Amino acid sequence: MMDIEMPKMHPSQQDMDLIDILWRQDVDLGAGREVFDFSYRQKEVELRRQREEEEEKQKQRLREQEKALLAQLQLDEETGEFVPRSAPLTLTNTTNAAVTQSAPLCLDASVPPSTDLMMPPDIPAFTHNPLLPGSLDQAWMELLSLPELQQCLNMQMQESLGMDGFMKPSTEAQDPNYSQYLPGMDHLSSVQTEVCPPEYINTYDGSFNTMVSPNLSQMSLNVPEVGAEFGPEELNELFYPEMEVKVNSGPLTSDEGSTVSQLAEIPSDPPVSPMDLHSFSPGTFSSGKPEPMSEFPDSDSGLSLDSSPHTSSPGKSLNGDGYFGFSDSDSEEMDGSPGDMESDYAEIFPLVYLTDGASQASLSEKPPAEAQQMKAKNPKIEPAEASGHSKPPFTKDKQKKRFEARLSRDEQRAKALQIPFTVDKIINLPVDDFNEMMSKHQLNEAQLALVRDIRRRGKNKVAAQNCRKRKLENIVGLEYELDSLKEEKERLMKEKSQRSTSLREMKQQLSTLYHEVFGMLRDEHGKPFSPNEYSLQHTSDGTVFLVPRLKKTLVKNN
DNA sequence: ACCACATGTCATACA
DNA sequence: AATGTATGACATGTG
Repeated sequence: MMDIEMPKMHPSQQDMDLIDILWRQDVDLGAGREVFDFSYRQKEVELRRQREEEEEKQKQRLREQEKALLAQLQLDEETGEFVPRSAPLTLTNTTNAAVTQSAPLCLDASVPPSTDLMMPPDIPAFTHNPLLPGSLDQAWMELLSLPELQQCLNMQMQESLGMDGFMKPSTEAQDPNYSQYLPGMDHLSSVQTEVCPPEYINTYDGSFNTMVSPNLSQMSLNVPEVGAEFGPEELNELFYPEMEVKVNSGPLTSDEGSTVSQLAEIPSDPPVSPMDLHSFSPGTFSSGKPEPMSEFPDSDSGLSLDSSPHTSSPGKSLNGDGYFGFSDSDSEEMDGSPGDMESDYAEIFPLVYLTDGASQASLSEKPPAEAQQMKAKNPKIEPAEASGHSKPPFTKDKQKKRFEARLSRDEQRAKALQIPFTVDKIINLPVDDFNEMMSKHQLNEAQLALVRDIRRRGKNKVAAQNCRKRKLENIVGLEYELDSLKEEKERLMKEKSQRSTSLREMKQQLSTLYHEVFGMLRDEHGKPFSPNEYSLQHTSDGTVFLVPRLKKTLVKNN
């Protein structure tokens, strides 16, 4: 990969590196760039707003005190020199005005209205990186707000997309960068993808001078000051670190050497062959130095590897010396042919995975199991990690270890015992196909036992996952049922209360009616009946009788 | 260091 | 009997 010389080490460089590290960690953890950009952008915008507000106030103060200097600087701007604005003092009156106008817009849409075509909403994180010097950022905003520059950059981008032959020679060196940017726009709208990000980001590119200077000279602007603040590599890795894999942008005449060239030749399907991955992984497999793998899982019943899991015979070793150590039952299995395993490992696995459609030529040059796993398990993530652009040495080991950790124990065991099948096939093939596959290879006892164990464990693993899934679903269902029952109980309690109230009211009405009726009754002498001696009784057919209480008891007794 | 959680694995019962 | 599935229990890795 071409070393891009950074014109000067700006104080923000460390911050940029830190951002890069953090971003990579997120990517390792599976976080998408969109997620990262979004959350990070939120903070950036806020910080940016505060920074610009403070800076604006400071400029207002200093402008009064430094008129002479401001006038001088204004002259500089008129001569076409874009003075590095390391301090707000360097801003001219017109610049201040421009900043004053553009700042609120930038906080929101990130660009002045005239730059809408260039800067999608997704990009402001870059523009308003709080870690960048505020004055520099403002200068950048001013540049972008110039229609001439926008036009220039648009033409540049169009040319890079093959829509225009203009400026063809000067952009050839730029194409590799485009090839990194464009595929990463998958998450953006097509319009954004076509129009916005490439030129926007490439404005920072170190080769910006070469490309844009002719047009910039017409504008009397000295852009390199801006581009110098951002190394293209940092920008690439910060915002589009994984797009090399997705690129298939045609022939590239890159100055960055074989890495980019190989990338350009990667067929779109499959996106990355094992060989490509191998080639693009900086020092991943062919470093020739021992690769301690302390985190290698030491299964209770499986094998435990020593510090060199990626081993073959010493003569063919891809990772130096080392061998597979085994514990428990697998150690016995390995006793059968440890030497063979090491000596034949590099030869067998290409053959092994050739049966799965992998390229013999590709696989013959690298640990095919890893390549197979990369293709099978992480078709999207791994290529990015294997990219030649994922350069920072401090992240290499971590990425490598994480990648290695992605090989399951059984996959590593299968690799160790040179099982000529993929773990996926061992586990998922139907019994008949599985037996047929097994019959086509002569496996020793250890290999047969391992294959059986892999199949058993693999199926049980799926069963366990399903079991847990069902368990969770049951829990959710029970919780739902519990809520439903609570609601039902609540409803019934309300209904009970209502009926109780209704019953009480009916009893009250009945009592009133009883006394009313009883009070209207008179005996043959016209006297009312005593409630103590008589009571009203009614039958089921609605007939009402006046019953003497004594007589009633007698009737009851009868 | 401790904890909670997720996941892999084993043992066992059962289909 | 062989194979697959379900599940409790345990181990391990990770945040």
